[in-house]
Amino acid sequence: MTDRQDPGAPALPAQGALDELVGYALRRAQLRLYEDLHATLARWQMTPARFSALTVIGANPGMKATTLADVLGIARSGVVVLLNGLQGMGYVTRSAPDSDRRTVALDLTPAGRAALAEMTEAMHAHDRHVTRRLDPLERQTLLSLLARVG
Amino acid sequence: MTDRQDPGAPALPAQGALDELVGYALRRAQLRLYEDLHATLARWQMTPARFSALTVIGANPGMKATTLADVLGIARSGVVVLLNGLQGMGYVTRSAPDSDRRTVALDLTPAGRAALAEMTEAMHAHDRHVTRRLDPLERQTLLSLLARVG
DNA sequence: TATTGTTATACTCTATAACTATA
DNA sequence: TATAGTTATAGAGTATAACAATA
Repeated sequence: MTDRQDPGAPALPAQGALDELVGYALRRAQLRLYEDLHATLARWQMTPARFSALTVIGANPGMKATTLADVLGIARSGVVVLLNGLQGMGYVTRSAPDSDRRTVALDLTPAGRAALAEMTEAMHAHDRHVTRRLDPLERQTLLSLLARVG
Repeated sequence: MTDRQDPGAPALPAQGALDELVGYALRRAQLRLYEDLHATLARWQMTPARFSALTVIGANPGMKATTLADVLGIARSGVVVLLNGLQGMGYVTRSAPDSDRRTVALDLTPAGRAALAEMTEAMHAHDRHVTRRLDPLERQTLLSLLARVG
């Protein structure tokens, strides 16, 4: 039973088997989040990737750039771009440890720590907003189910 | 309590407040899916976007390109690229309806229908694979929770 | 020799704007 | 005038490969 479009009533077209796929549901949910996510971080001229990098560095003081690349799941060259931005904003420092002068030790500046604290609070508010139609138990269930996907 | 790295045991670094965010859990789950998704569609030289387009056209015979752009959430110029690929593979036809010769009516070829049927089955197998650690009820719960995010 | 960070480069995806043909 | 499809172009994001410094 294939429905033709009704030109008078532009209803949402059928999406076939897509609606049954978890992968598609994930993508659609993420697309719906994105606008609010960007608006939340725009105040600090941050992108999701920059915020993730800043958070991971904050939680792992002195970490290497290569480790950061592994955690974020991106190439080392991509980390350089992120770090250039974060360092340019005065949020991150790179230093060369005596133990291995090939590496850079990454740390937050006081300004970086302060900004991260503000952003984290804003991100939690953002997260509460986009999950406002879920009660606390449902939200927790969603997190634990997502952790078992893949 | 901030943990320093132990060079001997390269444990997964802490990810700070990221783990509590639904948006981050979504992104990580999607990244884990991607490898299997790409491998599944590679057999037909398809990308996720191409598969989505093919599915939507299959469910809405004769639909316009602009409507497809709206459903997929991309620009019209992006649809042209997708359609060029799908038409070049012999899966989709573009025709100019007499009712409005500015538009193109999109339809699947017999080859397109056959390929879509195979791909849809492979995609369902892929979906079952990536959700193999969820029982049927949990999988359904995940879908309905995702639909309420954003 | 191998690894780290870096640079240069290219590729993918997508958006914006201008163009054409129809309405 | 306004709209549909197309084209050209540019931007963001990310990857690969080559390089210098260090191990």
